[in-house]
Amino acid sequence: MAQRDPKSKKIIRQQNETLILRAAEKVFAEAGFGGAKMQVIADLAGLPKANLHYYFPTKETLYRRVVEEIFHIWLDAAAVFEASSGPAEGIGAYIDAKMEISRRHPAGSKVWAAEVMHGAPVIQEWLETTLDTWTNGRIEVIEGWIRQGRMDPISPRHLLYMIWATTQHYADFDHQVTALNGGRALNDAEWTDAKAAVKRIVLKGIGVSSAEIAALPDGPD
Amino acid sequence: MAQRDPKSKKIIRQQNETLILRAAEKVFAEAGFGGAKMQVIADLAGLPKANLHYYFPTKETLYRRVVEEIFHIWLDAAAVFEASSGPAEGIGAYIDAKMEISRRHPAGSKVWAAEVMHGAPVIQEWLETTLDTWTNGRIEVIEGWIRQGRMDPISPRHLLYMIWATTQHYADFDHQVTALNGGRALNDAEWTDAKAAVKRIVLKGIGVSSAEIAALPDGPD
DNA sequence: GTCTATACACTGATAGAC
DNA sequence: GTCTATCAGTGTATAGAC
Repeated sequence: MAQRDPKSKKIIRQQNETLILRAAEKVFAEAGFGGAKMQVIADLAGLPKANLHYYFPTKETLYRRVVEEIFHIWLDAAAVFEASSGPAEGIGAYIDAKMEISRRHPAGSKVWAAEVMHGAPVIQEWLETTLDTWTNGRIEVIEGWIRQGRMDPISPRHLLYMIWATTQHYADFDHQVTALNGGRALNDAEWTDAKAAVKRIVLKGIGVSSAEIAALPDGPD
Repeated sequence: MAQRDPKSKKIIRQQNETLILRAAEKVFAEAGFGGAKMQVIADLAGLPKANLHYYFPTKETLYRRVVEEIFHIWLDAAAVFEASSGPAEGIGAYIDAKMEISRRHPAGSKVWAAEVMHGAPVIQEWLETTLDTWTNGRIEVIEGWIRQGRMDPISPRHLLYMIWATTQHYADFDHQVTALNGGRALNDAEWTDAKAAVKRIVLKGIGVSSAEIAALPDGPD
């Protein structure tokens, strides 16, 4: 069929790519790269399997695109750290942002985790460049707060690892969290409790005063 | 060949099963269940592929045995919680034990993580029974400490999640930790630093006094 | 741009000699 | 108990009609 609108092909491509990427993210998260089958992704996207190969030449191409998307979501959340005035606000907002990602994009978090666990075949370079640079920058910020006496002299690096690990646990291990919650996924109130508990333990653990912790907003719901 | 020693067959079986299980744990951790190939496990174990099927009928049988072993290691570590006299000692020893598992059995931790991330097809029942019972028991212990005023009234459940997540991060994300450590795996001193940092933040975060934290031993090296 | 039919490679599992 | 050869099933990727 002739296309009257010159943009329609591009629109179709974009829509279908989005459909495929969403389905792929879910299937890669649930089955891993090796366990994921193109047929299952196609079925979930509602497209014939051959169309996947039309938009993404190989399974690996598709996987790389999924991982790239997750990395950008992760970088966006990291931005809240910048605009902060101190440890209570900066680290509190960062924990909120990461918890929110775990809640909204659990599949993406799992794909990232599996990628790292399997030796980071795709993201190795990002780890060594973008993530390393970002981490060292944040370590300097935290060291500044320590020098100013606004928090205890703890290891900024291990603090960051603790925040990453704990916030991502609610996504990567959501099945376990659900099982230990009587088989029900966390509801709104339970998510709020989780965020508050994590923030309280971390902020108090690094020496932020109780008054500053109590003054924090609850974060996005 | 006739066996002079009636036990030799059993010994051979046990030796080969151990060889295969060690190789399988590593390969499952690096590639996931779907990505793991019996041929690769056989090569790593130094045995022909057909022998794997002689000792373990199917790939899934082998996988289940690997997961079972990890679960038992996990349960052993949990025992340190029992013998404790209070939060500083109990939680401190538990963190040390979990960190030590991450250091000694990173592959096992990864297999467990991947299993949970993929919806726990094999361990679903353990999550609902053994782990749920253990968790609720530990929550009661922690609630007792809170009632006695020995720590802050934080959520015991989220505290446990934080400990699990953080300690296992050093195993599951060891590749990322290494990349952010200049490409070198953590050495002895860095592991000691990591343990100390995690214990300090967590124990202070839940309201254990500085004096009690300072009085803790360094844990096993 | 869509979709059916199919080629080609790979892998889990087995048969059967030793 | 060990190992080579092989089968059967599955999965990625492509060819080619529409």
